[in-house]
Amino acid sequence: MKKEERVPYILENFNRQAFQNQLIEWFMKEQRILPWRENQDPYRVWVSEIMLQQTRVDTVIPYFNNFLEKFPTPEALAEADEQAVLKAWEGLGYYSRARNLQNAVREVVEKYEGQIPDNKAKLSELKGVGPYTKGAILSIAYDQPEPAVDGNVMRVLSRILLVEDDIAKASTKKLFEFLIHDLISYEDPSSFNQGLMELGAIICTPKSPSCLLCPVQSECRAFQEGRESELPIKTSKKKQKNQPYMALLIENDQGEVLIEQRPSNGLLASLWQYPMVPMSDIQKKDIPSWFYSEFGLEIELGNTVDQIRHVFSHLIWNMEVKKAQIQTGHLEKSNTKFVAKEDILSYPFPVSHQKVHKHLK
DNA sequence: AAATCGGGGGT
DNA sequence: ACCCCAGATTT
Repeated sequence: MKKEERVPYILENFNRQAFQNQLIEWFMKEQRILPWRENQDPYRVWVSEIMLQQTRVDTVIPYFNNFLEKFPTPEALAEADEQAVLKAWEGLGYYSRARNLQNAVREVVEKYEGQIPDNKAKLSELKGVGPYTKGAILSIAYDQPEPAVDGNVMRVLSRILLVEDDIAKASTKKLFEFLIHDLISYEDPSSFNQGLMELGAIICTPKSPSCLLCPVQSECRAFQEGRESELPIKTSKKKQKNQPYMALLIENDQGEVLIEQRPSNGLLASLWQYPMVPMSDIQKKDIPSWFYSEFGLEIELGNTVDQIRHVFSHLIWNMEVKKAQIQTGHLEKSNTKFVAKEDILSYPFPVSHQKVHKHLK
C-alpha cells in the first residue's frame, strides 16, 4: 500500500482537534525562551534551522547569537568572507552547512533582493534547504501549514499514533509528512510544528519519556498500551572505522608554524589543520621522504607530544602528534603556509586539531 | 537505499 | 559503549 493510502487508516478514531488544542496550548505556555523565537524574521528562522540540523538547542544558542551579531542580515552574510563564516561555525560541525547557507543567501540577495522566498519551489532550490528546513521556514516564518519532520517529530508521532515503521528508512519520513498534512492546525501551523518538536525535546524523550507530564497523554496510543518504550522502531547503524594519522608540529626559524588547508569538498572542507600523514598508506620510516615529495621540505622527526583519538559519525581518527625540525628545502605546496603562533586562532580549525594548539607553547 | 558529513551530551 | 540530536547531499 502506498504511504498516502495508509493515512486514513492510521488516523481512524484519532481525535485530531483535541490533539491540536492540547499540543498548541501546552506549547504556548511551556515553550522555552530561545533567541530565534524573539520574532518571525525569516532570516533568523533560516539560520537557526540550519544550525539546529543534527545539533542540540543548547549547543546552538551561543553560535546563533554570535552569528547574528557578525552577520545580522542576508546582505551582511552574502558579502562576508567564507573563511570568516567558517570561523563563526568552528566547532559546530557539518561545515558544508555553513558554505551552503552562504551560497544560498547570496542567491537570495541577487535574485530576490534579500527577501527569503515564501513558497516551496523557490525554497527547495536553495543549497542546504531540504524537506525539513523548507517546512520549518514556511510554517514558522510564514505561518503556512507545511510539515517539518525531524527526528523529534518521528519519535513523538510514532508513539502517539503507534506507527511501527523503521524511522531509519527514508520512506518513513514521507509517511509522517503525509500524516501531518492531515493533522496540522491551519489556525497555528507554527505552534503546531514547534510544539511537536518541543514535546520531543522536553517530554517525549528517546529514553524514559515523561508521559505523566505529557499534555497529549490522553491521545497517545503507545501510552495507552504501555508501549512507549518500544517506540520508535529504528535499525542501528554500523560502527566507525579507525584511521591512523601522524600530525606534525613544524616550526621554522622565525617561530612560525606550518598549517595546511583541507580540500574544499568532503570531510572538514576548507578548514585548516596541522600537516597530517596518513599512516595507513605510509610506513613510519618513510615519513620524511613522503613529506619531502608532498611539501618540498626535508624534516627530521622529533618527540611524540600527544595521542589524540577523535570520533566522527562514520570514522575515528587516531592521531599521533609529533614535533619535527626542518633541515632544508622551501615550501612548495599551494594549500600550506607558515603562520605566526599568535595568528593561528584566526583560522578555522576542526576540534581534533584545536587540541594540538596547546603544544605550541 | 546507503554512505557521507561533526561534535557533544545523556545513559 | 551506544544512542541521539529542529537533516541534506552525494553515491
